[in-house]
Amino acid sequence: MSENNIEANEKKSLNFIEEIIEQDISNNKNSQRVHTRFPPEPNGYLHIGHAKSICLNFGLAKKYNGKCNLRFDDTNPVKEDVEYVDSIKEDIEWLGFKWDGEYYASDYFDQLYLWAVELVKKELAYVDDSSQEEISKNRGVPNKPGTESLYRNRSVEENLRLFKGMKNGDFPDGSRVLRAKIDMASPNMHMRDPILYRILHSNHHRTGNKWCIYPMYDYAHGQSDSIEGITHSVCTLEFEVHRPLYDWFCKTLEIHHPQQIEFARLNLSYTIMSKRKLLQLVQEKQVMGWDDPRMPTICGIRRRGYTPEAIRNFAETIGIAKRNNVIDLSLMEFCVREDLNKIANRTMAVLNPIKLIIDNYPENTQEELEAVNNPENELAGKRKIMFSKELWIERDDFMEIPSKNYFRLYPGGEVRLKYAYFVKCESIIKDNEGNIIEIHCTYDPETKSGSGVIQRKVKGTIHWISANHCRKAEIRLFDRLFNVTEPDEAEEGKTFLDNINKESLSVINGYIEPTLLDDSVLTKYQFERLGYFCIDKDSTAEKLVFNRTVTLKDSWNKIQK
RNA sequence: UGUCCGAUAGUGUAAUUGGCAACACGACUGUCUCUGGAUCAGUAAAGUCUAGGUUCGAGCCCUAGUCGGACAACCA
Repeated sequence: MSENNIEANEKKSLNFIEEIIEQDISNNKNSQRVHTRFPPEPNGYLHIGHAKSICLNFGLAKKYNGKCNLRFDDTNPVKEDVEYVDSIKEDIEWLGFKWDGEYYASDYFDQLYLWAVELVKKELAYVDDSSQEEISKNRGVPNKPGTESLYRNRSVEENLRLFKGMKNGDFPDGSRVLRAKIDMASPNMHMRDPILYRILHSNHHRTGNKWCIYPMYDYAHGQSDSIEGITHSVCTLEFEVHRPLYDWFCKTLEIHHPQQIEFARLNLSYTIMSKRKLLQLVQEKQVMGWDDPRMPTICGIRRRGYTPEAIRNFAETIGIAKRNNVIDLSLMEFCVREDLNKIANRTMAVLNPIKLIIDNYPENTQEELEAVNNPENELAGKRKIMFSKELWIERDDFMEIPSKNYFRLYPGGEVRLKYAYFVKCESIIKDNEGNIIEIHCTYDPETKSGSGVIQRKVKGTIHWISANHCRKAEIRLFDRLFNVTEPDEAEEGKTFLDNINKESLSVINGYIEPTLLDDSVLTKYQFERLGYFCIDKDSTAEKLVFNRTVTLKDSWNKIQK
């Protein structure tokens, strides 16, 4: 490939934000510096949607040899907590990113206050005594101008005195606000004298009781970016309408002016992504916690067995654009499968057992067979598994009356037992109610795995567990991330809780290879044909608990039946 | 009857900035004497929301529509 082609290919993969950045670099803007930031509010745990933003912001910094800050947007103390700060840091690190500076919007409260005083002095801000209802009403509607507040033209001196009073705690919550004086007739609602400060007598998780007035997002965000020398302030599409205000503050205060760039947030099919709703699930104990494997939180997905690598690949795959979209969950599952295929050891397990007896296999005999741990990685080595007369197989792998394209076991049919022999089904035994309780087979000793060429073929291979050499395990099966039929369309009288799939967790008693016991918590396995599992952190030697990490299409439904 | 943003195979993202519409997932077909829900190979599938215009040439530029999203918290 010629150099030109390589160049062309690289250029091809640029997303629109990278294009902006490269243009800025070639124009020598910001002295060719690239500095981004990830600015979560510490009011909940990070979810897969944040992962997209994290990968973007940290990824841009890395790509252009720049920096990326972690800044907590902690301007609303009533919703925030240090618990969230800690979890956010843990999740970002787990995803594999390091921030260059750790900052808090609350670090800038003093500076923000001084700037507010400056705006008052410039007659660009005023204290408004109106009630919340009045302010809201006077703001008007998008296609009609609002009406100006009675307090809009107070003197600078009175404004300074009242704003100082607000800061000193002279007034109760909600009695007054500081507003910017911009344009009550602006077609952009955010420019109709936005609120800068509100009174909140509330303890802040970092500044304690120092402040009783707190800046609003719009007033704090751009200036925080500016203070940190951010060059490209990347955020989601809903902030697009806020950009004129972002620009207004930087321009009016004559400070470093970062460029706000918006992109479409991640929507995943069947997945609840609203922080508010996730919080509700946790508070109402619909889930075991923020890290419940059914949650779309980063820690939940982690516990489900996803790897950071897989999530980063997913973020890369879905791309960055301004168009609203819904990504299919199967794409994310593809990404884990791709990664886990390379690193997860294979093992055998039977979730829904049925007894298989080999009539022509000698009693009281056992045999050691060799199984590969990972066909995609020789270094993973091999393990010994025991074979004997009585086995457990998957109920699903036997059909009394086989359907057309059924290649597994049925009366008179022959399959390979993985790593072992061909077995042919000779008869079945049923209980009084007609349920199959035993499958009787004969095996062909000539067909031992790895023994070489064989005259005849079988179409199916099934997994199995030796009944006398296995361990019973309680297996928790989790369906996909919390399934929602209509993500945001709760019908009248219903909340989203009525629409979530509450059957997505079930406990099954299955059988597993004893080798699993040797491994530590949170090790990942691919169970033959059953998908990927992750030994949960709640496991003990007596009670193994598995989180299913990937549902291979509808295998879940089959197992359930 | 407001402002801003968007529209490209089923889904998502590209298209060297005006030059042969491509990539991934999915679907389908085939391959494989050790999972036939795996792997590997291959195939189909959009002429770019609509109508005009500029141009040798338009997914890209212009005009007017259509559809979709965001915005009226003392949340972020």
